[in-house]
Amino acid sequence: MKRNTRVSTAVIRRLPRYYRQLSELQESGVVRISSNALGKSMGLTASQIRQDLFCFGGFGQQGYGYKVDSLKEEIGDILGINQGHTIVVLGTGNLGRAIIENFKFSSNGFQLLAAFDVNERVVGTRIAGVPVYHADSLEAFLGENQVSVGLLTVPIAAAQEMGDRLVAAGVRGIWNFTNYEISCVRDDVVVESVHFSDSLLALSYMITQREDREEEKKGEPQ
Amino acid sequence: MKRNTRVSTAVIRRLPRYYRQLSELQESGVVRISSNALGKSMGLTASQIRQDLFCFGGFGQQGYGYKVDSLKEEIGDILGINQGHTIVVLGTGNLGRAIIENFKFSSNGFQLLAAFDVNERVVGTRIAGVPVYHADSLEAFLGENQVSVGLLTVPIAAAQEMGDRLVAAGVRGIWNFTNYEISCVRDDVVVESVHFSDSLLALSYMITQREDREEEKKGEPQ
DNA sequence: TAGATTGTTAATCGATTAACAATC
DNA sequence: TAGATTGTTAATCGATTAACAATC
Repeated sequence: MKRNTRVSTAVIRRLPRYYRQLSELQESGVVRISSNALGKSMGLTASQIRQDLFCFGGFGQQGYGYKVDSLKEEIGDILGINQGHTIVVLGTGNLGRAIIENFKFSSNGFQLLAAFDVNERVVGTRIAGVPVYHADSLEAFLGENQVSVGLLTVPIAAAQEMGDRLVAAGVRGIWNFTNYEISCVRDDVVVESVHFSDSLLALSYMITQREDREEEKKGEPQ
Repeated sequence: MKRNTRVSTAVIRRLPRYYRQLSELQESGVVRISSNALGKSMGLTASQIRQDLFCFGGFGQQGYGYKVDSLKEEIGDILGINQGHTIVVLGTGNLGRAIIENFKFSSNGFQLLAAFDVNERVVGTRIAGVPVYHADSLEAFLGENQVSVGLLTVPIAAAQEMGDRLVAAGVRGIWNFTNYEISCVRDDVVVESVHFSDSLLALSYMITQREDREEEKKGEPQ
């Protein structure tokens, strides 16, 4: 069954949403769901869901639908949740600290191994149990530990340099929280950015549009 | 010239990136740029850039290209940066605090007015100069102040309820940082979510794929 | 069995790319 | 003027939706 002929980014971006929705359904005790019902709950068409899943093989049962448990597990597998991925955090400022303390790395299949900083006041301490080392020892640490991803929350001025060092030391991916577009020539390394600013500006655009449209409407009658 | 016949989300998502890139170019002292050069620097085609800008009108000059300054300003206007948008933060846990202290709201055209929490230890204090009020006074505050957007960093269990209260009190948008899909029936209110988890899982998928492909390659020769 | 719902192919729609006349 | 580069329309490509036979 397995197809997997170059899955589009659109599909990849929906997979985590499926996973999240299925987790919620599972918690609510739902055992089976049809593509139709799942689509309605997520604002997608049944057709699209079946087409998406078709990229990876047949997980459903004709006349019955999908078993929530097993579909969730299948998608988790596809996402690589059981690959034993590991991660380190670069930068323990406000945001780095917040992520270390709050984000559920393990629910997403990642083990958080360590954090790095240059501030002597935090180096040597632990944040939520995670040891903080000096940035100078990054390469040594990556040499001794298999690390899949480096999370960047360093100041923007240090972003590209730290990204380069991570790549040179062999990580497979960079999770970039700085407002800088990390460039990476190596095509075996993936950069995934979370740009708060882009998100807020898109929201700003959308609310501005709605307001304009309402202004127009107000003007129309009479 | 102005066209603006229903701009696609794909275009909307690229606008902030243009804005960011143009800001960087401006800082580096670049005065003019062609769609070709801009495209190369962003990994887009010249055609796409011209097509995107065509949605809003003609900002360039034939035979010359685009003036970095004025194009940046035009895109800023389109994004609503000069609309005097305002924002409040709900939840001053680690993440809320980190965003209040670090995020440059004003660079994105937003004025951060206040934060809300239920924890008596923070209510009444200020974070980076921003007053923290009790969540009970949310409606009173929104009644007195025109607030465009509510930023949600509350615990997941409180997310939907606080979202509903924001909408009922008249915000135009919700910037959702909880790992919960806020639902909102009102079509004049926009929900924009930043799901860290979705982002990491997409990254997880991509690095897992690359690793698989390399495994295959290793097997091939011989 | 009849009804429901999938897997899968075909049709449609929308977004990206190509092309080129207009013009700075 | 000649060269460059846009604005804009047309062609292509890819993603979504529709359709339906297969089958639980």
